[in-house]
Amino acid sequence: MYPKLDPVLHSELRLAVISLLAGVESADFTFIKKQTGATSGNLSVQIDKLSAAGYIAVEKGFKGKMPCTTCSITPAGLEAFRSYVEALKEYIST
Amino acid sequence: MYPKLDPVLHSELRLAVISLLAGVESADFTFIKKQTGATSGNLSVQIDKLSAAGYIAVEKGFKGKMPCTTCSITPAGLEAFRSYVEALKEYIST
DNA sequence: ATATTTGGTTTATATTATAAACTTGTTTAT
DNA sequence: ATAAACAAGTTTATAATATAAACCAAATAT
Repeated sequence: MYPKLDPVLHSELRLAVISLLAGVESADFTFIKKQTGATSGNLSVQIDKLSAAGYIAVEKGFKGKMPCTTCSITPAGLEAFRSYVEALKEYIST
Repeated sequence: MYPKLDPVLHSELRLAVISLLAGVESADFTFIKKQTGATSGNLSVQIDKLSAAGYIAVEKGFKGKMPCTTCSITPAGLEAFRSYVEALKEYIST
């Protein structure tokens, strides 16, 4: 039967963000924006949601004098990503 | 980079329906409902959308005297499903 | 004959995604 | 030094989606 897909991850942009963060130690806002092609507004919102779910950690600092938001995946986020992928396989394995 | 995910298929229920239909010649409403665990209302709406996208064919007839809605995947639907899966792999392959 | 069930559809509501507008501060040009 | 343009986001508003609740018509069971 079809398992439930974690709604936090079943979103194109949030999935892209988690997928990206799963492969690196950390990435900052502008880098994620560039990689995903998202608009700032959308990215800001989706980062908040991932953060609220405890899937990513967000740190606000400065790079030089410019503000810089750095994100990294948490253990919970990694685990959620893994099980999302497992669940998804049930759907896409014909 | 992250390819665009077909929004018609990037929906838990629609994906389940397409996935199911991809594996059988046809299936009727009640069977799909049972397999997916969806409510009638939700399933009705999502079947409409898949049908409007040309991804499934819907035939309304009777089984005995009872109305019976039968669905089957179209070639376009199969193709869309395939490319959705391919696109998805870009996201979930760490 | 009336109540219940089947097989749905329609309508309403809650959630989500997206875009547009705004904020704060920094460079760069004048 | 001041103004214009830019960077890095956030907030707010709007559009799209998903879901659930209510409804309906016909068939079956009591």
